[in-house]
Amino acid sequence: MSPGAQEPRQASRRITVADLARAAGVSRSTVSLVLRNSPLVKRETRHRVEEAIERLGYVYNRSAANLRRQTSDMVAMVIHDLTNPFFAELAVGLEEALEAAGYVTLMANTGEDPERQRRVMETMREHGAAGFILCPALGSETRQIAAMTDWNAPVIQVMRWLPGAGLGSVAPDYALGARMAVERLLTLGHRRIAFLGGRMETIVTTERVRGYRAALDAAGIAADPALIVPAQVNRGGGVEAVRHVLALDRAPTAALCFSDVVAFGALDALVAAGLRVGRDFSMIGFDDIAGARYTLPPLTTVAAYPKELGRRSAAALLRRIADPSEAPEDEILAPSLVVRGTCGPVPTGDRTR
Amino acid sequence: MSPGAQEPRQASRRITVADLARAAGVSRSTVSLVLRNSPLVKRETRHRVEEAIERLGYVYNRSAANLRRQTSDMVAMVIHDLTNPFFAELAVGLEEALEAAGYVTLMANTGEDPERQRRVMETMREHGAAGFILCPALGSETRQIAAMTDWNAPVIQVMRWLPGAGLGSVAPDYALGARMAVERLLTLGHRRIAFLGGRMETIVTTERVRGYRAALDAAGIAADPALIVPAQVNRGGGVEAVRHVLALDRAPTAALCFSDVVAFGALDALVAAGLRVGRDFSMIGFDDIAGARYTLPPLTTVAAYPKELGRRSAAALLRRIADPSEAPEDEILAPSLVVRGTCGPVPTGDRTR
DNA sequence: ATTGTGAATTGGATCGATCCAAACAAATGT
DNA sequence: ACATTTGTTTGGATCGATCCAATTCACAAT
Repeated sequence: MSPGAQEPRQASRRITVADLARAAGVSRSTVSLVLRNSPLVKRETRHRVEEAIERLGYVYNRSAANLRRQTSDMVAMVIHDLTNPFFAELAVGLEEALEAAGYVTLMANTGEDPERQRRVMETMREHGAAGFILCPALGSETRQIAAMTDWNAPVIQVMRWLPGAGLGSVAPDYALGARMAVERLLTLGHRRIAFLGGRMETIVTTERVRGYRAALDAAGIAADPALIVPAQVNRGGGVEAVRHVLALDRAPTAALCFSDVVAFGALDALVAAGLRVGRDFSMIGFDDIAGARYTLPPLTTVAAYPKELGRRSAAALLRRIADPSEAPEDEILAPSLVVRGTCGPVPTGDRTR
Repeated sequence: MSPGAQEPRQASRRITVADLARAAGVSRSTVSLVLRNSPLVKRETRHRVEEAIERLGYVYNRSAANLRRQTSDMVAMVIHDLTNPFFAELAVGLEEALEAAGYVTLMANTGEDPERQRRVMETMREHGAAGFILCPALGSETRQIAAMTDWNAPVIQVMRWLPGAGLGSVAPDYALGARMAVERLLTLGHRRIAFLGGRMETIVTTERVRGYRAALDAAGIAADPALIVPAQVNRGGGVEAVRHVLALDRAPTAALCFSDVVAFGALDALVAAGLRVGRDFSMIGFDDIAGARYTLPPLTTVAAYPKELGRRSAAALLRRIADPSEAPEDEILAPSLVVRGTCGPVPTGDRTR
């Protein structure tokens, strides 16, 4: 404390293991052993150290420890749109699992910008992230992503993936989910079934459309290209898509929506058009986000279990962190159809429409 | 490389400044200067070092640098429910601002669990977070939160705050927003106006109700306690609350909803009850989340600008990190009323209802 | 040739915790 | 009494980058 020093709040030097050692009358090594509660230290010594920790208000420095131990307890989560409720739920499940495993989560939202994605991942790498969970932004270059294989930190892709990047991924079986949904509609007698929303440049969309097509094929029905209407993946997209198909010469009697959020908009538009959903028109969503059970009528949808996906990807990443020699795997989760109130048999007299 | 060693992937030792120094034929100090692009190094030397960086595939170690410099470029964001679209947008704005300022974001979702909140904040502190953005979980103890004032890392509360914690906060003027909304409804001739959703144990709810009351008071109308119906803050809560008020002897002709999400549910329930929203019943939401403009009719709502709130809280935190001696401030953002399609004059003959 | 000046570079100590081999202490066996 | 074992504790080196005071270099001025 030099005279004349006038810090408004004394910048009291950080307490370190050395301080604890001095206070407890032991060596730094012993303090370190206590901090990692090693069974080696004598009970009484441990108490003395713990008392000092308490008394001096010591705060452990994980960065310093990680530096020395050549380890890291940080995991990076790079998502392209956290605003999407599906990803928000996924993020929550992910973070929960990571926290339970003793990791802390570095988070970044890329807003679908590959350059920003590159930048934040580089920064996180410099911070020593032990691994990455990545939902790649549209337009990510396969080459750049593939280069991460020798970052010596594993990368797991969620939901979206770059084919041939050789990185490992966790995602629902989109095609199967779509197929299950369409089969349900077929069983109910529907023949003109639309696919609403999505962007054809995303693998998520093309996969869902593939499943949709497969179901129709299997039933011997030729898919009508006019009934596949891509649209923005939000409520507005759903509204638009419904308006579009209702104006067609031969309008569909049912639809599979790209996602629940699209379905919300679609629902609004159908109601606004005077149709009773579940009777005059059947509809199925995709994702089963939290809000899906609360629409009127409650939304029938393909459950993709976002929270579970988050947990699974955390588990997959932790496995690869534990044993980096293991080959990357693609984990595909089976979705399931959650039947609620938006589907019903084809309205009679509507078969021809 | 001892014989018999059989790592599947050579664990190639990390490249350090020392390696770069050797490769470029300069000292570690010079390399360090290049890394922080100091103007001191000669142009030609810099090139030599940069070439080595490129050639060896060097990765900067921020943790080591931060350890030595006694600084940190990580900020902690602790949110109670990221699943709530409002917070998701806030989080995105926040992270964006932090990234732009050169910080990386540590994220944790507490799921409204004070114990988990305490735990993750402690961990983040051990990681050396330079500051905290906290939306406190319900049931957080003021004492424990207030203790963070001498964590020597500033804490800014967002959206919710613990009165008297002395920590500084950023939040919209909830009371003003509610008041503006109710005044609008009053202007349209409504006299029986409900408040739907929210939980009375949160300050956010009590503040909104306060504004609601203030508007009625100012108009000389006694607030009817039966018209204030707390409910869960999700779509289901909105549905329930509407069903409840519609069943009252003297049902309201208009409502202010706790949030847009509640309003979505309320909208569904009103439509299901055969009411034309904007004509038979007027409704205003709160928040103006992304989905609000897409309902049918589009939702009139009080805009709270979640993304902007995120940016502001980032700015406030960075200010306090830069100068910790400054006293904590409470920043209150003025909301604004976004008029869309869910409000209209009282239906004639309905004044008595 | 010598000195002076600013520009450029450097070695060693340091941040805080951990590793490691070695030392010390206590308890047991012969 | 001494050797052996088991249980505790320890000093010094280390992780990777930066700070600091000191040194070296380049070049002009004397």
